[in-house]
Amino acid sequence: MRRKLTPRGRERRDQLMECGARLFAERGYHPTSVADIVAALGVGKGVFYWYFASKEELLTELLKASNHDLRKRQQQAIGDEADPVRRIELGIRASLAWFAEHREYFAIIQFAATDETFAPVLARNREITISDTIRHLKDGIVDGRIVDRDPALLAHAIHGVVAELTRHTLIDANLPVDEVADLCVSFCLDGLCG
Amino acid sequence: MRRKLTPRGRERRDQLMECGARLFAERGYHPTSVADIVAALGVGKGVFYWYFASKEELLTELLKASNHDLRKRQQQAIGDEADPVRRIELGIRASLAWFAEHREYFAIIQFAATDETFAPVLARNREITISDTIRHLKDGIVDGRIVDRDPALLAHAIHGVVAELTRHTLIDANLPVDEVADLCVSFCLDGLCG
DNA sequence: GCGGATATTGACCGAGCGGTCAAGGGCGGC
DNA sequence: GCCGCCCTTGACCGCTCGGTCAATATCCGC
Repeated sequence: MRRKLTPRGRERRDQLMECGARLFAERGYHPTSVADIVAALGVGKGVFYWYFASKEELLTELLKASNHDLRKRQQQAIGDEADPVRRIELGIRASLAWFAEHREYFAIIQFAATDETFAPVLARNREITISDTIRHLKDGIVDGRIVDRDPALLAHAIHGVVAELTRHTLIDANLPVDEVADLCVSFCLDGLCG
Repeated sequence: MRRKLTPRGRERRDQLMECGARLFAERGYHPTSVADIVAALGVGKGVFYWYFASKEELLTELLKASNHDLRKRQQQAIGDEADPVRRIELGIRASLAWFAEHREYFAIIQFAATDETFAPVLARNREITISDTIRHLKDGIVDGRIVDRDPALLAHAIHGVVAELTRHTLIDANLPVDEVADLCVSFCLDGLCG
């Protein structure tokens, strides 16, 4: 495993992460071997273990990096918007847009959630995202704009809609992201009968 | 692999499926070896391959059986209810109740969705469930009781809420299923602002 | 152009995997 | 009692995997 990183080294590391993400998404984590990853890059096996202590560490790093990036995107989208309902809407749209641009991460995250080795990292990521949403929900409940129900459950409900519609647009790839986002927002705000 | 099945054989097969389901749910599919499964039952390895052609077949059978059971539960719950909105509600409640009783299957299904070998089976199962929901939604749209939007997307949105709230109640196990179901239904019908 | 840190190679290793199979037990019918 | 089928055993096989390492290349400050 590496100690310091020169620019050249940083680039290699990024290549490995990108390549690993692609293969994990396509074939799954376990069926993808370290040999597959280095072969796809056309380098020796030692390169991998110069930058990562283990295959496990690569996935963990991918999960951390992707969550960091998604969260940054959400925060940028929300900015200093004051209306809590609108903050939720902007967060939803940012999430859908991010996944549309980083399709490979959906499968990776979904797998990680099912493996006891990575579930803790995933659970922590999710906790952070959910607690963001909960804050907005509570503001909305105080304002009387949002129905007075357990904010944690509501946050999970929203998260579920976003996740499933993301998954669906990944498969039915021709769906325009904006339209899906519109429906997602209106479903969460007004429900089926609104 | 077996040819015919005596009562004794059927019992063994059920034991293997139950045991496999438990271990796949706890540790994941790939990390669970066939040796683990037969060891947990205290039998020789050959027993497994007498009843299943491969480890893969066991998981496929688990997915088929669980989906069949869940669907039966939904249909029983809905019965001959005429109101489409109420049919959707009954379906949601049946799903949450079924998963509460078969917690081990959630992780298995979620994993299977990420593995290219099993995704087809999963996709087919999901398609069936979604098309059921779509039928109810269309009825509701014609009646003017449900907002006139793409029924397929709406069905996926509902499915997402159910899935995520299921996942959450599995982790936070003390949540009363009925209350979660109440929130799930009211969220889907009325949204956040209803 | 030398010295040391960074980066790369690929043969090699032990472990564990999914899957096979020759052999034998148990049990029902006759 | 004995035949024949259902069921079980567990040693064994070929293979792939994650991971190691001594040797070597590349690069940069001096």
